[in-house]
Amino acid sequence: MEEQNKKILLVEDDPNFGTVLKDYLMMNDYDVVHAKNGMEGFEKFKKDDYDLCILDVMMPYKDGFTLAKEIREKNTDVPIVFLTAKAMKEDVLKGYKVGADDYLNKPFDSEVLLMKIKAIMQRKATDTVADSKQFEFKIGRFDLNSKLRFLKFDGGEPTKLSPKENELLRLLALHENDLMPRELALTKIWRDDNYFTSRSMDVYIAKLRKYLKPDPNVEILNIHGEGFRLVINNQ
Amino acid sequence: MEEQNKKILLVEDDPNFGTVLKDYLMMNDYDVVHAKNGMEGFEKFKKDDYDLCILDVMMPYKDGFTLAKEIREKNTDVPIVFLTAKAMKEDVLKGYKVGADDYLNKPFDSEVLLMKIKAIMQRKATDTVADSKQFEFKIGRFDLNSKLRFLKFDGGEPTKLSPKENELLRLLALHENDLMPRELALTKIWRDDNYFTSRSMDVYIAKLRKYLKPDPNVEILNIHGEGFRLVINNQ
DNA sequence: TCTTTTGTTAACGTTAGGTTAAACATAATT
DNA sequence: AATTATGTTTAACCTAACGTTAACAAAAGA
Repeated sequence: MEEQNKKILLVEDDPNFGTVLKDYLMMNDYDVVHAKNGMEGFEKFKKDDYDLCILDVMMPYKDGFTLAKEIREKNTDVPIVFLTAKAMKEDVLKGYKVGADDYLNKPFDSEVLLMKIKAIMQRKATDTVADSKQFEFKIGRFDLNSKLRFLKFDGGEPTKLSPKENELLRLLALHENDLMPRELALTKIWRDDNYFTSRSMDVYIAKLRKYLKPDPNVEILNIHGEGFRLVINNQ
Repeated sequence: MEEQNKKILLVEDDPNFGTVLKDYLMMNDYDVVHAKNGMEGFEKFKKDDYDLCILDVMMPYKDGFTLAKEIREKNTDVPIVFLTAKAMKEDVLKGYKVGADDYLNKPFDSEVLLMKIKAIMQRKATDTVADSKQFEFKIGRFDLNSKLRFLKFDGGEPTKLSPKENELLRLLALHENDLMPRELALTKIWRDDNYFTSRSMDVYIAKLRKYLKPDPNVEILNIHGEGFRLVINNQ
């Protein structure tokens, strides 16, 4: 069995620092793709699958946060680490809000970075890997392609799904016929669990139910106080 | 609604700092158990299940690393965050080696700590794939699915159960054909044992008897002054 | 008999969820 | 830069679900 190197997307506008960091990571057996700005970073992200993104916060045109948000719309799971100029508390908090896994204050120790990367990769490894790789689902007479964010009925014209619609339906599908806890969706998709995000989720459930109406054998049931259940009656 | 707070084990020998931190976390809806040293920390860890451990590194007798190692031997999954005195690189690296998820340099910003905790909890939010064994019961001609909270008769249409109905029937099923003491249900389900909760429980027993009526071989008997007994006559 | 415990039904108050529409935010287009 | 399209959150209103309590009846034990 051939151990595949982990792939890292590094987005850093400082050419010197970026190159040094890239080389250092490659020396430590990571495959690194280096983008010089936010735009390029997003292009490269769309073209490939990465195990980790390291984003500089301060970049011209498109800063690290904006990029992170775009990345999160495409992929809720990939770990993101920010490089912040100094101990800017605001930046750190903002980073976590857009779904960062960690941050590092520049200048930082390269060994510490390596350890952080290792720790993050390990966490991911213990997470349900099988789940994150699954992007296509058969839901009754529907086909959900979660990567392209569309839903087909009877193989006809696909309906486009918004990022949130897509993620929610995907989570439900992953738990097909079983309980999908409210809390899970809220922490995974909304990254926060409060009254308003909860109501927001209910709104999305309503939207999904509309989409799924054409097939009477598919329904989203509520389990009061617990969550939802995507039931597929196959007859 | 019984949204369970996340439980944190905080091991910190400085009594002032420890108390302040504990209060701050509790203000933010975490259940916190505070241990004053490594030994006590390990004792408390063994006695309960925690969602997160926050360990001070510098402690007399047993330092945070040693404690972390012991914790890891018992549990490979629980997230651990270290509090290090300052940016001691050695400490940070050592921390990651014993399986830390993150670290914080003292003094640290409390909001940043909160965000880190949130981020860590969210990662862990990935499905607690509870074994279905514990949640499925055969009760005469009924099937109880305690996770999805429904009761099926002869494999037909499932009847939805409310949380309390479900818990109560599950407790009875766990004690099948045996005494299920009143007090047990009251403390486990109602978390209080007084006249009113007791009457409330009787109301639920009545509801359950109605649900179970279709199978004459299943009944809930009362043992005066003691509790109830779910009897299943298999002929 | 008389007291305590249990059985049962109905009424009530509270919270969670379903749904729609408006407000707000952001990205895309002109 | 201004406008339009798209996505998301917030607000509002309504219904359903749930749990508690009260009230009265029946049974058990003393």
